[in-house]
Amino acid sequence: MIKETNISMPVIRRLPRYYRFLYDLKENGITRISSRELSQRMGLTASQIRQDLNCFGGFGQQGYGYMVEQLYEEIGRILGVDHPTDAILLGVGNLGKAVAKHMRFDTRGFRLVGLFDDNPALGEATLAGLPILPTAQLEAFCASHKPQMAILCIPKEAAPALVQQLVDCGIKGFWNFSHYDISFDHPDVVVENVHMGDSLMTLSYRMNEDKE
Amino acid sequence: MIKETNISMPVIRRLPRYYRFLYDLKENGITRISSRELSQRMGLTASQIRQDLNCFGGFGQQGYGYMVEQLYEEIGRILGVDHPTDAILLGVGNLGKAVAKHMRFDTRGFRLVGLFDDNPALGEATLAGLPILPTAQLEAFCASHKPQMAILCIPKEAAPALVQQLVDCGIKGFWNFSHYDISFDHPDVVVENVHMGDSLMTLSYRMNEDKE
DNA sequence: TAGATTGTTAATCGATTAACAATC
DNA sequence: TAGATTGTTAATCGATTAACAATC
Repeated sequence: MIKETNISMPVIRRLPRYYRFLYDLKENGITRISSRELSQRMGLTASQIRQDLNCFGGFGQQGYGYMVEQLYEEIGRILGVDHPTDAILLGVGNLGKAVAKHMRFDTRGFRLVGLFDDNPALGEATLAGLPILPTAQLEAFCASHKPQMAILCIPKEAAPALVQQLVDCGIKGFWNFSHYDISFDHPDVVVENVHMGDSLMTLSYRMNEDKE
Repeated sequence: MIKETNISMPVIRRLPRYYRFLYDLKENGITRISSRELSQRMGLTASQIRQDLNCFGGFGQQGYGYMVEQLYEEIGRILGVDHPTDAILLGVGNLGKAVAKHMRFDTRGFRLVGLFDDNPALGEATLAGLPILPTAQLEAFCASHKPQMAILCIPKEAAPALVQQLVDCGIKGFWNFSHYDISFDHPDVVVENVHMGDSLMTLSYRMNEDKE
Protein backbone atom coordinates (compact mmCIF):
# COMPACT_ATOMS: atom_id res chain seq x y z
CA MET A 1 0.00 0.00 0.00
CA ILE A 2 2.91 2.34 0.60
CA LYS A 3 5.17 2.64 -2.42
CA GLU A 4 8.25 4.03 -0.70
CA THR A 5 11.16 1.80 -1.49
CA ASN A 6 14.13 4.01 -0.74
CA ILE A 7 13.83 3.88 3.01
CA SER A 8 17.27 3.70 4.59
CA MET A 9 18.26 0.80 6.83
CA PRO A 10 18.68 2.95 9.95
CA VAL A 11 15.05 4.02 9.62
CA ILE A 12 13.84 0.45 9.00
CA ARG A 13 15.73 -0.80 12.03
CA ARG A 14 14.04 1.76 14.25
CA LEU A 15 10.51 0.81 13.18
CA PRO A 16 10.12 -2.29 15.39
CA ARG A 17 11.26 -0.27 18.38
CA TYR A 18 8.64 2.39 17.71
CA TYR A 19 6.16 -0.43 17.39
CA ARG A 20 7.10 -1.80 20.81
CA PHE A 21 6.95 1.55 22.54
CA LEU A 22 3.58 2.35 20.98
CA TYR A 23 2.27 -1.01 22.12
CA ASP A 24 3.30 -0.22 25.67
CA LEU A 25 1.72 3.22 25.52
CA LYS A 26 -1.46 1.66 24.22
CA GLU A 27 -1.40 -0.93 27.00
CA ASN A 28 -1.01 1.86 29.52
CA GLY A 29 -4.09 3.61 28.22
CA ILE A 30 -2.24 6.51 26.62
CA THR A 31 -4.17 7.51 23.53
CA ARG A 32 -2.13 10.35 22.11
CA ILE A 33 1.53 11.35 22.16
CA SER A 34 3.72 14.10 20.75
CA SER A 35 7.03 13.45 19.06
CA ARG A 36 8.67 15.31 21.94
CA GLU A 37 7.17 13.10 24.62
CA LEU A 38 7.96 9.93 22.66
CA SER A 39 11.50 11.10 22.01
CA GLN A 40 12.11 11.45 25.73
CA ARG A 41 10.83 7.97 26.46
CA MET A 42 12.87 6.40 23.68
CA GLY A 43 16.05 8.39 24.00
CA LEU A 44 15.85 9.87 20.50
CA THR A 45 15.31 13.38 19.18
CA ALA A 46 11.79 14.52 18.33
CA SER A 47 13.13 15.58 14.96
CA GLN A 48 14.27 12.09 14.16
CA ILE A 49 10.92 10.60 15.05
CA ARG A 50 9.08 13.04 12.81
CA GLN A 51 11.55 12.44 9.99
CA ASP A 52 11.25 8.68 10.34
CA LEU A 53 7.46 8.65 10.35
CA ASN A 54 7.22 11.05 7.45
CA CYS A 55 9.07 8.57 5.28
CA PHE A 56 5.79 6.68 5.22
CA GLY A 57 3.17 9.39 5.49
CA GLY A 58 1.80 12.15 7.64
CA PHE A 59 0.39 10.19 10.54
CA GLY A 60 0.25 13.09 12.96
CA GLN A 61 -1.91 16.12 13.42
CA GLN A 62 -0.42 19.57 13.80
CA GLY A 63 -0.85 21.11 17.19
CA TYR A 64 -1.96 17.80 18.60
CA GLY A 65 0.48 14.96 18.11
CA TYR A 66 -0.06 11.34 17.11
CA MET A 67 -2.91 8.97 17.97
CA VAL A 68 -1.17 6.05 19.67
CA GLU A 69 -3.51 3.30 18.49
CA GLN A 70 -3.61 4.55 14.92
CA LEU A 71 0.16 5.00 14.69
CA TYR A 72 0.66 1.54 16.15
CA GLU A 73 -1.61 0.07 13.49
CA GLU A 74 0.14 2.01 10.72
CA ILE A 75 3.58 0.84 11.73
CA GLY A 76 2.28 -2.71 12.02
CA ARG A 77 1.04 -2.44 8.47
CA ILE A 78 4.33 -0.96 7.28
CA LEU A 79 6.18 -3.86 8.90
CA GLY A 80 3.87 -6.34 7.22
CA VAL A 81 2.32 -7.76 10.38
CA ASP A 82 -1.06 -8.02 8.66
CA HIS A 83 0.51 -9.77 5.71
CA PRO A 84 2.02 -12.94 7.16
CA THR A 85 4.67 -14.91 5.31
CA ASP A 86 4.98 -18.67 5.80
CA ALA A 87 8.26 -19.72 7.37
CA ILE A 88 10.12 -22.96 8.00
CA LEU A 89 12.74 -23.54 10.66
CA LEU A 90 15.79 -25.73 10.12
CA GLY A 91 17.75 -27.16 13.03
CA VAL A 92 15.75 -27.98 16.12
CA GLY A 93 18.51 -27.78 18.72
CA ASN A 94 18.23 -25.65 21.83
CA LEU A 95 18.19 -22.41 19.88
CA GLY A 96 15.77 -23.68 17.26
CA LYS A 97 13.53 -24.92 20.04
CA ALA A 98 13.63 -21.55 21.81
CA VAL A 99 12.82 -19.71 18.60
CA ALA A 100 10.01 -22.07 17.61
CA LYS A 101 8.40 -21.99 21.02
CA HIS A 102 8.78 -18.41 22.13
CA MET A 103 9.11 -16.11 19.15
CA ARG A 104 5.61 -14.80 18.58
CA PHE A 105 5.64 -15.10 14.82
CA ASP A 106 2.00 -14.16 14.35
CA THR A 107 2.62 -10.70 15.82
CA ARG A 108 5.66 -10.19 13.62
CA GLY A 109 4.51 -10.91 10.10
CA PHE A 110 5.24 -14.62 9.89
CA ARG A 111 3.61 -18.00 10.35
CA LEU A 112 5.74 -20.99 11.29
CA VAL A 113 4.58 -23.87 9.12
CA GLY A 114 7.38 -26.44 9.18
CA LEU A 115 10.27 -27.77 11.26
CA PHE A 116 13.20 -29.75 9.91
CA ASP A 117 15.93 -31.70 11.66
CA ASP A 118 17.54 -35.01 10.86
CA ASN A 119 18.50 -35.77 14.43
CA PRO A 120 15.95 -34.24 16.79
CA ALA A 121 16.47 -34.93 20.48
CA LEU A 122 15.17 -38.35 21.42
CA GLY A 123 11.45 -38.63 21.85
CA GLU A 124 10.65 -35.23 20.42
CA ALA A 125 8.57 -35.66 17.33
CA THR A 126 6.66 -32.40 17.46
CA LEU A 127 7.27 -28.85 18.66
CA ALA A 128 5.03 -25.81 18.75
CA GLY A 129 2.29 -28.03 17.35
CA LEU A 130 4.33 -29.01 14.30
CA PRO A 131 5.98 -32.32 13.39
CA ILE A 132 9.75 -32.32 13.05
CA LEU A 133 10.51 -33.62 9.56
CA PRO A 134 13.74 -35.02 8.08
CA THR A 135 15.45 -32.79 5.53
CA ALA A 136 14.82 -35.48 2.91
CA GLN A 137 11.26 -34.18 2.88
CA LEU A 138 12.28 -30.54 2.49
CA GLU A 139 11.86 -30.31 -1.25
CA ALA A 140 8.47 -31.98 -1.32
CA PHE A 141 7.30 -29.83 1.58
CA CYS A 142 8.36 -26.61 -0.14
CA ALA A 143 6.74 -27.70 -3.38
CA SER A 144 3.40 -28.21 -1.69
CA HIS A 145 3.40 -25.53 1.04
CA LYS A 146 5.49 -22.86 -0.71
CA PRO A 147 7.01 -21.22 2.36
CA GLN A 148 8.88 -18.04 1.55
CA MET A 149 11.11 -17.62 4.59
CA ALA A 150 13.61 -19.96 6.25
CA ILE A 151 15.05 -19.73 9.75
CA LEU A 152 18.50 -21.27 10.03
CA CYS A 153 19.43 -22.65 13.44
CA ILE A 154 21.98 -25.03 12.03
CA PRO A 155 25.75 -25.42 12.32
CA LYS A 156 27.96 -23.21 10.21
CA GLU A 157 29.19 -26.09 8.06
CA ALA A 158 25.72 -27.09 6.94
CA ALA A 159 24.71 -23.57 5.96
CA PRO A 160 26.15 -22.87 2.48
CA ALA A 161 24.72 -25.96 0.78
CA LEU A 162 21.40 -25.64 2.56
CA VAL A 163 21.01 -22.00 1.59
CA GLN A 164 21.44 -22.88 -2.05
CA GLN A 165 18.94 -25.71 -1.79
CA LEU A 166 16.41 -23.45 -0.09
CA VAL A 167 16.76 -20.73 -2.70
CA ASP A 168 16.15 -23.35 -5.36
CA CYS A 169 13.01 -24.34 -3.41
CA GLY A 170 11.70 -20.79 -3.66
CA ILE A 171 12.79 -19.29 -0.32
CA LYS A 172 12.94 -15.50 -0.57
CA GLY A 173 14.14 -14.57 2.91
CA PHE A 174 16.52 -15.93 5.53
CA TRP A 175 16.63 -15.35 9.23
CA ASN A 176 20.09 -16.69 9.81
CA PHE A 177 21.36 -17.71 13.25
CA SER A 178 24.10 -19.91 11.89
CA HIS A 179 27.62 -18.75 12.38
CA TYR A 180 27.95 -18.42 8.62
CA ASP A 181 27.52 -15.10 6.80
CA ILE A 182 24.95 -15.44 4.07
CA SER A 183 25.82 -12.94 1.38
CA PHE A 184 23.53 -13.73 -1.43
CA ASP A 185 23.57 -11.44 -4.40
CA HIS A 186 20.24 -12.58 -5.79
CA PRO A 187 18.21 -9.35 -5.97
CA ASP A 188 15.01 -10.70 -4.47
CA VAL A 189 16.45 -12.79 -1.67
CA VAL A 190 16.57 -10.92 1.63
CA VAL A 191 18.91 -11.93 4.44
CA GLU A 192 18.94 -11.02 8.11
CA ASN A 193 22.12 -12.36 9.67
CA VAL A 194 21.76 -12.41 13.45
CA HIS A 195 25.22 -13.36 14.77
CA MET A 196 24.70 -13.45 18.50
CA GLY A 197 28.41 -14.06 18.94
CA ASP A 198 29.24 -10.72 17.32
CA SER A 199 26.83 -8.99 19.65
CA LEU A 200 28.53 -10.62 22.64
CA MET A 201 31.95 -9.52 21.48
CA THR A 202 30.96 -5.89 21.07
CA LEU A 203 29.82 -6.06 24.68
CA SER A 204 33.22 -7.44 25.62
CA TYR A 205 34.90 -4.60 23.77
CA ARG A 206 32.83 -1.95 25.48
CA MET A 207 33.31 -3.45 28.94
CA ASN A 208 37.06 -3.35 28.49
CA GLU A 209 37.20 0.01 26.71
CA ASP A 210 38.40 2.22 29.56
CA LYS A 211 40.55 -0.28 31.40
CA GLU A 212 43.29 -1.00 28.93
CA MET B 1 46.96 -1.51 25.95
CA ILE B 2 45.32 0.61 23.31
CA LYS B 3 44.17 3.93 24.64
CA GLU B 4 41.69 4.82 21.90
CA THR B 5 38.34 5.48 23.47
CA ASN B 6 36.56 7.44 20.79
CA ILE B 7 36.00 4.57 18.44
CA SER B 8 32.59 4.87 16.81
CA MET B 9 29.96 2.17 17.17
CA PRO B 10 29.92 1.28 13.46
CA VAL B 11 33.61 0.45 13.68
CA ILE B 12 33.19 -1.53 16.91
CA ARG B 13 30.34 -3.54 15.40
CA ARG B 14 32.49 -4.52 12.43
CA LEU B 15 35.34 -5.86 14.54
CA PRO B 16 33.81 -9.26 15.39
CA ARG B 17 33.10 -9.80 11.72
CA TYR B 18 36.73 -9.09 10.80
CA TYR B 19 37.68 -11.48 13.56
CA ARG B 20 35.51 -14.25 12.08
CA PHE B 21 36.79 -13.77 8.55
CA LEU B 22 40.39 -13.73 9.71
CA TYR B 23 39.79 -16.94 11.64
CA ASP B 24 38.50 -18.60 8.49
CA LEU B 25 41.46 -17.36 6.46
CA LYS B 26 43.80 -18.69 9.12
CA GLU B 27 42.01 -22.05 9.09
CA ASN B 28 42.39 -22.18 5.35
CA GLY B 29 46.12 -21.72 5.61
CA ILE B 30 46.17 -18.18 4.19
CA THR B 31 48.93 -16.31 5.93
CA ARG B 32 48.74 -12.84 4.42
CA ILE B 33 46.01 -10.70 2.92
CA SER B 34 45.64 -7.24 1.41
CA SER B 35 42.83 -4.89 2.31
CA ARG B 36 41.62 -5.21 -1.27
CA GLU B 37 41.38 -8.98 -1.18
CA LEU B 38 39.68 -8.91 2.24
CA SER B 39 37.27 -6.23 1.09
CA GLN B 40 36.10 -8.43 -1.78
CA ARG B 41 35.51 -11.38 0.51
CA MET B 42 33.61 -9.31 3.07
CA GLY B 43 31.68 -7.04 0.75
CA LEU B 44 33.26 -3.85 2.08
CA THR B 45 35.60 -1.29 0.56
CA ALA B 46 39.33 -1.64 1.04
CA SER B 47 39.35 1.94 2.25
CA GLN B 48 36.96 1.15 5.06
CA ILE B 49 39.02 -1.79 6.23
CA ARG B 50 42.19 0.30 6.35
CA GLN B 51 40.37 3.11 8.16
CA ASP B 52 38.86 0.71 10.67
CA LEU B 53 42.12 -1.04 11.47
CA ASN B 54 44.02 2.22 11.73
CA CYS B 55 41.77 3.27 14.58
CA PHE B 56 43.77 0.84 16.65
CA GLY B 57 47.20 0.93 15.08
CA GLY B 58 49.19 0.24 11.96
CA PHE B 59 48.93 -3.52 11.72
CA GLY B 60 49.84 -3.75 8.09
CA GLN B 61 52.96 -3.43 6.05
CA GLN B 62 53.16 -1.18 3.02
CA GLY B 63 53.48 -2.98 -0.27
CA TYR B 64 52.69 -6.27 1.40
CA GLY B 65 49.39 -6.34 3.26
CA TYR B 66 48.45 -7.81 6.62
CA MET B 67 49.66 -10.97 8.33
CA VAL B 68 46.47 -12.97 8.93
CA GLU B 69 47.52 -14.62 12.17
CA GLN B 70 48.92 -11.44 13.67
CA LEU B 71 45.91 -9.36 12.72
CA TYR B 72 43.61 -12.02 14.13
CA GLU B 73 45.46 -11.91 17.43
CA GLU B 74 45.40 -8.12 17.52
CA ILE B 75 41.67 -7.90 16.97
CA GLY B 76 41.14 -10.59 19.59
CA ARG B 77 43.10 -8.46 22.02
CA ILE B 78 41.15 -5.34 21.06
CA LEU B 79 37.89 -7.21 21.67
CA GLY B 80 39.15 -8.38 25.05
CA VAL B 81 39.17 -12.09 24.29
CA ASP B 82 42.35 -12.51 26.32
CA HIS B 83 40.84 -10.63 29.23
CA PRO B 84 37.78 -12.67 30.22
CA THR B 85 34.98 -11.20 32.31
CA ASP B 86 32.93 -13.40 34.62
CA ALA B 87 29.27 -13.61 33.64
CA ILE B 88 26.07 -14.97 35.14
CA LEU B 89 22.97 -16.00 33.25
CA LEU B 90 19.46 -15.42 34.53
CA GLY B 91 16.51 -17.36 33.20
CA VAL B 92 17.22 -20.94 32.17
CA GLY B 93 14.36 -21.45 29.71
CA ASN B 94 14.90 -22.65 26.17
CA LEU B 95 16.80 -19.56 25.16
CA GLY B 96 18.88 -19.44 28.33
CA LYS B 97 19.70 -23.09 27.84
CA ALA B 98 20.74 -22.53 24.22
CA VAL B 99 22.95 -19.61 25.20
CA ALA B 100 24.55 -21.42 28.15
CA LYS B 101 25.26 -24.55 26.16
CA HIS B 102 26.30 -23.27 22.78
CA MET B 103 27.68 -19.76 23.04
CA ARG B 104 31.43 -20.22 23.19
CA PHE B 105 32.05 -17.68 25.92
CA ASP B 106 35.72 -18.48 26.32
CA THR B 107 36.44 -17.43 22.75
CA ARG B 108 34.51 -14.19 23.19
CA GLY B 109 35.91 -12.56 26.28
CA PHE B 110 33.66 -14.06 28.94
CA ARG B 111 33.48 -16.95 31.41
CA LEU B 112 30.07 -18.23 32.46
CA VAL B 113 30.24 -18.74 36.23
CA GLY B 114 26.63 -18.89 37.44
CA LEU B 115 23.09 -19.77 36.40
CA PHE B 116 19.94 -18.55 38.10
CA ASP B 117 16.33 -19.62 37.76
CA ASP B 118 13.60 -20.08 40.34
CA ASN B 119 11.70 -22.65 38.29
CA PRO B 120 14.09 -24.65 36.17
CA ALA B 121 12.57 -27.44 34.11
CA LEU B 122 11.99 -30.51 36.25
CA GLY B 123 15.01 -32.67 36.90
CA GLU B 124 17.51 -30.13 35.58
CA ALA B 125 19.77 -29.11 38.38
CA THR B 126 22.85 -28.33 36.35
CA LEU B 127 23.67 -27.02 32.89
CA ALA B 128 26.97 -26.46 31.13
CA GLY B 129 28.60 -27.86 34.24
CA LEU B 130 27.07 -25.28 36.54
CA PRO B 131 24.33 -25.65 39.16
CA ILE B 132 21.13 -23.70 38.58
CA LEU B 133 20.62 -21.55 41.66
CA PRO B 134 17.50 -19.80 42.97
CA THR B 135 17.55 -16.00 42.71
CA ALA B 136 17.43 -15.84 46.50
CA GLN B 137 21.12 -16.72 46.34
CA LEU B 138 21.94 -14.06 43.78
CA GLU B 139 23.21 -11.44 46.17
CA ALA B 140 25.41 -13.81 48.13
CA PHE B 141 26.79 -15.26 44.92
CA CYS B 142 27.67 -11.85 43.54
CA ALA B 143 29.27 -10.82 46.80
CA SER B 144 31.58 -13.83 46.76
CA HIS B 145 32.19 -14.34 43.02
CA LYS B 146 31.95 -10.73 41.83
CA PRO B 147 30.72 -11.40 38.28
CA GLN B 148 30.71 -8.27 36.15
CA MET B 149 28.31 -9.21 33.38
CA ALA B 150 24.75 -10.53 33.42
CA ILE B 151 22.88 -12.27 30.63
CA LEU B 152 19.14 -11.74 30.82
CA CYS B 153 16.97 -14.50 29.34
CA ILE B 154 13.98 -13.60 31.46
CA PRO B 155 10.48 -12.33 30.73
CA LYS B 156 9.99 -8.64 30.08
CA GLU B 157 8.09 -8.07 33.31
CA ALA B 158 10.88 -9.38 35.52
CA ALA B 159 13.55 -7.25 33.86
CA PRO B 160 13.36 -3.73 35.37
CA ALA B 161 13.57 -4.81 39.02
CA LEU B 162 16.22 -7.41 38.31
CA VAL B 163 18.39 -4.95 36.41
CA GLN B 164 18.41 -2.60 39.38
CA GLN B 165 19.24 -5.42 41.76
CA LEU B 166 22.08 -6.58 39.53
CA VAL B 167 23.57 -3.10 39.24
CA ASP B 168 23.48 -2.87 43.02
CA CYS B 169 25.33 -6.20 43.08
CA GLY B 170 28.13 -4.72 40.97
CA ILE B 171 27.14 -5.82 37.47
CA LYS B 172 28.77 -3.56 34.88
CA GLY B 173 27.42 -5.02 31.67
CA PHE B 174 24.21 -6.56 30.41
CA TRP B 175 23.58 -8.84 27.49
CA ASN B 176 19.87 -8.42 27.33
CA PHE B 177 17.58 -10.86 25.52
CA SER B 178 14.49 -9.82 27.43
CA HIS B 179 11.85 -7.97 25.52
CA TYR B 180 12.52 -4.94 27.73
CA ASP B 181 14.76 -2.06 26.63
CA ILE B 182 17.43 -1.47 29.22
CA SER B 183 18.35 2.19 29.06
CA PHE B 184 20.61 2.75 31.99
CA ASP B 185 22.22 6.14 32.28
CA HIS B 186 24.88 5.03 34.72
CA PRO B 187 28.11 5.96 32.94
CA ASP B 188 29.96 2.73 33.61
CA VAL B 189 27.19 0.26 32.94
CA VAL B 190 27.23 -1.05 29.39
CA VAL B 191 24.16 -2.58 27.75
CA GLU B 192 23.78 -4.70 24.66
CA ASN B 193 20.08 -5.12 23.89
CA VAL B 194 19.58 -8.00 21.50
CA HIS B 195 15.86 -7.89 20.57
CA MET B 196 15.50 -10.84 18.28
CA GLY B 197 11.91 -9.82 17.63
CA ASP B 198 13.03 -6.51 16.13
CA SER B 199 15.42 -8.34 13.87
CA LEU B 200 12.59 -10.59 12.68
CA MET B 201 10.34 -7.62 11.94
CA THR B 202 12.93 -5.85 9.83
CA LEU B 203 13.07 -9.03 7.78
CA SER B 204 9.31 -8.91 7.43
CA TYR B 205 9.52 -5.32 6.26
CA ARG B 206 12.15 -6.07 3.68
CA MET B 207 10.34 -9.13 2.35
CA ASN B 208 7.21 -7.07 1.77
CA GLU B 209 8.99 -3.95 0.50
CA ASP B 210 8.33 -4.31 -3.21
CA LYS B 211 4.96 -5.98 -3.10
CA GLU B 212 2.80 -3.36 -1.46
C1' DT C 1 65.06 -0.56 -7.80
C1' DA C 2 60.11 -1.01 -9.25
C1' DG C 3 55.70 -2.59 -7.77
C1' DA C 4 52.47 -2.97 -4.42
C1' DT C 5 49.87 -1.68 -0.68
C1' DT C 6 49.57 0.64 3.45
C1' DG C 7 48.48 4.83 6.48
C1' DT C 8 46.33 9.11 6.26
C1' DT C 9 44.39 13.29 4.51
C1' DA C 10 40.79 15.27 1.73
C1' DA C 11 36.22 14.85 -0.69
C1' DT C 12 31.81 12.92 -0.74
C1' DC C 13 27.91 11.07 0.80
C1' DG C 14 24.21 10.13 3.98
C1' DA C 15 21.99 10.54 8.32
C1' DT C 16 20.76 13.37 12.17
C1' DT C 17 19.48 17.65 14.14
C1' DA C 18 17.72 22.31 14.04
C1' DA C 19 14.59 25.64 12.49
C1' DC C 20 10.39 27.32 11.01
C1' DA C 21 6.33 27.89 8.18
C1' DA C 22 1.97 25.38 7.79
C1' DT C 23 -2.01 24.11 10.18
C1' DC C 24 -4.92 21.84 13.47
C1' DT D 1 -8.10 33.06 18.07
C1' DA D 2 -3.75 31.57 20.41
C1' DG D 3 -0.96 27.70 21.49
C1' DA D 4 0.93 23.64 20.20
C1' DT D 5 2.99 20.49 17.33
C1' DT D 6 3.44 18.65 12.97
C1' DG D 7 5.65 18.25 8.18
C1' DT D 8 9.49 19.72 5.73
C1' DT D 9 13.45 22.33 4.35
C1' DA D 10 18.03 23.75 5.53
C1' DA D 11 22.29 23.17 8.42
C1' DT D 12 25.25 20.20 10.78
C1' DC D 13 27.46 16.34 11.88
C1' DG D 14 29.56 11.88 11.21
C1' DA D 15 30.78 8.01 8.46
C1' DT D 16 32.33 6.24 4.12
C1' DT D 17 34.96 6.54 0.02
C1' DA D 18 38.59 8.32 -2.87
C1' DA D 19 43.14 9.78 -3.55
C1' DC D 20 47.86 9.81 -2.89
C1' DA D 21 52.23 10.31 -0.56
C1' DA D 22 54.98 7.28 2.41
C1' DT D 23 57.38 3.10 2.53
C1' DC D 24 58.15 -1.79 2.60
